Amino acid sequence: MPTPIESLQEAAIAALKSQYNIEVSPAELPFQDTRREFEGDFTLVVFPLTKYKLGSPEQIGQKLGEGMQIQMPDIERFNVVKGFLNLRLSDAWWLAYLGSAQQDPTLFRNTAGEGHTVVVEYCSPNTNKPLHLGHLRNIVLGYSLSQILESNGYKVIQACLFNDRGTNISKSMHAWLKAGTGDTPESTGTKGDKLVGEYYVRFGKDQKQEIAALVAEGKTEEQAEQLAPSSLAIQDLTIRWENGDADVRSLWKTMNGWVYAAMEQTFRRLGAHFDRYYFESDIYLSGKETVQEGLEKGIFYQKEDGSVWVDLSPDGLDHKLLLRRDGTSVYITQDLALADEKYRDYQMGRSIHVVGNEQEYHFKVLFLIMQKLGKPFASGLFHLSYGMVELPTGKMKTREGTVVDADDLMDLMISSAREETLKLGKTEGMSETELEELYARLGIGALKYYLVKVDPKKRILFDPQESIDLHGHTAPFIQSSYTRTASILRKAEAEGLTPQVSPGLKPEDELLESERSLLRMLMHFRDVLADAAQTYNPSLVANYAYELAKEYNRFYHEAPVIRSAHPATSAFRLGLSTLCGKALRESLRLLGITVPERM
RNA sequence: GCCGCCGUAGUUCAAUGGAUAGAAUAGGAGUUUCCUAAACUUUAGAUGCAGGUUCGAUUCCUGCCGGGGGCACCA
Repeated sequence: MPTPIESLQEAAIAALKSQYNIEVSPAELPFQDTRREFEGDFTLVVFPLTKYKLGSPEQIGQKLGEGMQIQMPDIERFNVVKGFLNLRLSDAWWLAYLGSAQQDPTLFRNTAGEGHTVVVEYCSPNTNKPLHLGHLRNIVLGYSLSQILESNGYKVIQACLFNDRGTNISKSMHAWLKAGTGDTPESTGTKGDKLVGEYYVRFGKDQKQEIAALVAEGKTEEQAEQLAPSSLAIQDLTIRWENGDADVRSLWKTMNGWVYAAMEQTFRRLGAHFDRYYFESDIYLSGKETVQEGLEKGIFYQKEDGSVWVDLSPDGLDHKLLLRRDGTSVYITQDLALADEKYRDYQMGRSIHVVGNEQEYHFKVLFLIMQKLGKPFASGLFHLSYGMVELPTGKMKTREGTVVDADDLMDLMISSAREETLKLGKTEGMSETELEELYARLGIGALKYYLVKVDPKKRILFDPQESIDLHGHTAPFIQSSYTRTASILRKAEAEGLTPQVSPGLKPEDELLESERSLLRMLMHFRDVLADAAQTYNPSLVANYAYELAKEYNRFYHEAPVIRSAHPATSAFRLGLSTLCGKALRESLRLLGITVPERM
């Protein structure tokens, strides 16, 4: 079935053929929505057609409009303003559209991705400290993108890589051993990731003191850093870990276990879930095999000291180290292996890494190397690079204690939702469990929306004051718009009204502008969905949901649904409300946000 | 130094090269015997600077100014 835009383009092509005898492609006929201040539903910008020397834009618009009306009688009337041809479709056409949309099981789905597999890797935390605000943005983006791809027909694997080894985790282990208290999450009543994080911070403080003392003795900053007892201790721990020292491995397993359990809790609260976990400790060694492969293919080269490099200067980049002279791997080495691993597991056509923009260079290098190695998946690699989350006071820094903790922030948002809900007092009759669920929906929803409504490429300035606001451009605004549709449907059902609109049923009144506008927006759902997938941009869905909610509220205030004078109008508005509700719920679902039926 | 990113109302965000640059928030004025006022209506307020391409530039190109980021045998 052709989309309305396609029908219009077809009509325009036929009209141009018969009026001017010229052949144009649909691409030359960019229809867009008519702006509110003009009359019409769809607008064609005529200017590009002036290249055919057919006359002034106004003349072309006029003649084209006339020709299109002949081709498509549903064009009720049209007007030409400067070079813009505004077309208005008949009420009957829009009613028929609503009728068909109600029957359409794929109203909110696309099929472009069918038969293709995509791996989306996101979150990917270190196991030495808890999740923070930056991770939240990452998770919301990754989760949402996964849903969006799935709704476009792709088979999606959500993956999370735990950076679970190396100097960072050694730091926490060392501080824990040094404290000698044998603290556990159970003994201290502290969430596992928080406990490990505390030791990580403690390590930093101790090391800093040691360095200061050494500097006071006359050492340089650099020497002091190397000579500090803490520094030596973590080197030792890391080496013992790599050699499989039973004690170190056992402690490592225990502490990481605390962290996994704790993060799982946080994921659950966020509604995030992964199909597959990867662990750096499992794969870091096999990166060396890929390095070997590159050497054999002559793509990498080895220096006299034994270190391995790749020369990317022909591609405008630098020489990049892949293996240290002592044969140990660097950061990028494990990623070489992980890419192969994912392909072995899923044979994906596309592999997306949701990682902050500070690592753009890293991924540029990684993808280029994959290309040079001739990996079958190389062309499908993509770095979804997003901007950092900053505080009004600047960047978040663990060492300076300015990090906004993920769990704390969720708690704050939920209590803010509770406060606001109680203030409004509209939840009479809800059980304690239902209320808690509602507060979580609203609070977590507001948080997620705050993070996903901004274009991923842009940095986010996190203002705590603004973020807990539940009015305006927020999830609760959209959620409350949904509850309006739900409330109307409940009442309608109680009164025996049905939202089913038979296409032939014509309301007595003319369609309102807000009704046309809503129908047009429903029609665009799939366009937005496709666009969001193609550009890896969930914020498009977020903004769509907001615009739709706003338009629905406008309609709600000016048009009575149940109390409408005419039954036919009531039925139509009920059908429209039902679909708007579904569209709101579905677009929020794509963002990882759920809706309540009452609030 | 080199490489990339970003500069839009007081503030936070929008705008496939298209009409008079949209919202939210903060400020001014209103709306509730009416399906949930977390709402609606209304008012005021912005494209860093200078050029260029174009019928048309917030968008593309060049230079300048301003702000992050990256360029480790760190991860």
